[in-house]
Amino acid sequence: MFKFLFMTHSEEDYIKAIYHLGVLNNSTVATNAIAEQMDTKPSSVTDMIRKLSEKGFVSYKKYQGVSLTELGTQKALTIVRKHRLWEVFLVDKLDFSWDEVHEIAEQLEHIKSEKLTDSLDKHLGYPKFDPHGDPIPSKAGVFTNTTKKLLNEVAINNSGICVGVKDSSAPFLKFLDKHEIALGDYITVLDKEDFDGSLQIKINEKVILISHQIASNLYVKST
Amino acid sequence: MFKFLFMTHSEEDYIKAIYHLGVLNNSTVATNAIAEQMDTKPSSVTDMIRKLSEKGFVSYKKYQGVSLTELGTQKALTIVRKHRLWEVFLVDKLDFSWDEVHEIAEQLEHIKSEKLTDSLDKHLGYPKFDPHGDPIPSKAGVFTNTTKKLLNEVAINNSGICVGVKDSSAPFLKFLDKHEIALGDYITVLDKEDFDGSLQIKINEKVILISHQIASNLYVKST
DNA sequence: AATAAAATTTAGACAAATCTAAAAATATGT
DNA sequence: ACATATTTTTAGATTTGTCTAAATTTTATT
Repeated sequence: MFKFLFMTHSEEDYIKAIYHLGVLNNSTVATNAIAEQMDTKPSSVTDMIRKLSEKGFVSYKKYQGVSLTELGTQKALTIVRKHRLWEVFLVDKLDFSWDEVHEIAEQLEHIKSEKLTDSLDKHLGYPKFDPHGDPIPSKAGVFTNTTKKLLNEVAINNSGICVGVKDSSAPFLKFLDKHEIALGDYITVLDKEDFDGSLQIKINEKVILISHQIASNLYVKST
Repeated sequence: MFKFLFMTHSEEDYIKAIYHLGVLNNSTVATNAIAEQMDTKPSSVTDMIRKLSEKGFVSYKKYQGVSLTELGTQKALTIVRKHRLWEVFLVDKLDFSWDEVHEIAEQLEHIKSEKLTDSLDKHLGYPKFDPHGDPIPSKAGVFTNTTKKLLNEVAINNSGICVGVKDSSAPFLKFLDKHEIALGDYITVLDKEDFDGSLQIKINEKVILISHQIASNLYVKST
């Protein structure tokens, strides 16, 4: 009843994939969906699902799809937590750009040390969002359930906190830098032009005009 | 000639073990020695050695022991570099104590990203020694060849930089904290007592008396 | 509802990394 | 130097995670 908590690299990858697919559909997850997500074969998925089921991470009935148990969900959240904390570390402390961090975080998320995760969390100032604007689960597995929207979807006179980008290309990130638009900034939409869809926004006590294309690549968290 | 550079977790562990054993003896390394170091069976070692030999990381003749090739040495140095940089990170940035970091660094040393390693190095201020006083190879594989000594072996009127501890128990580390003896401090031995082996030292512009037991657990780098 | 299509599982194989037990080579002691 | 002990390798088995191909179950179509 104890060392069953140990998971291999591969098991963790499956749990994470099932978690992400399950959150989207909010239902049981199909074998083929997992296979596609993980770039592997359905038969391999079946094998692994059986193993995870025996260990109590997923509940599973043949041909009926799979879903995470309480234990599995908890495990998935700690992996997601680690992944996103490492992404913040790479961007905030090591000056990586937002689009370079995913692959490295895929490796770092498997490092096993609760103390390391918690120390990192503290070191980073207990961030609530990763560089892509996705919420970071707390140690207890709780996370802010954002209604993440694109800035162009925000109604006039409404506000949001900048939590991420859709396009993470270098030119776009450079644009944001230049205009001092950063993660965590509080943005209010003041006006929208019918003509070209451009937006007048207030950010950092300044009023600026941004194009529709910019607005449709910036994620904000509704408050 | 290209993707042969990819190494598995396990291959890296073997290369590192062979490196450490080889540096000590400065000769070929015995199969049994590797098995003991890695807590595995000699037959497993033979299997892995053949594989590493085929990939060009070690040179090997049956029954004659093994040694690292140029490529293998280079690979070993990057692993050692990563291990020690992560140890510095854990101690300097995340406030781990010197005795807690090894196990976690064993995991972190396998993270594959040259950019990550180099950014970390920069972030830490290009440290030359890890928290145990062992030298950190540069990106090019060069490292300071210290003549690490215990403080009690330093002659009167000679100096050294504190680079590590032999005993890393909590009480000892606490003692060092309390007396403000830290990594990187410049220490001069002013006098030694014949009677009990205690030392009079100058550290941080202060003169203090420390026991033989303390002095024989502090490593300094001769300059 | 019967049949075709799609999804899923099973059966059997394979590579990686390990083990045990036995065989072969090397080293040691008197 | 010869017998014995030690070290190292080989042979064959095991586990984990994967695959292909075939069989089975579920879903969709007419």
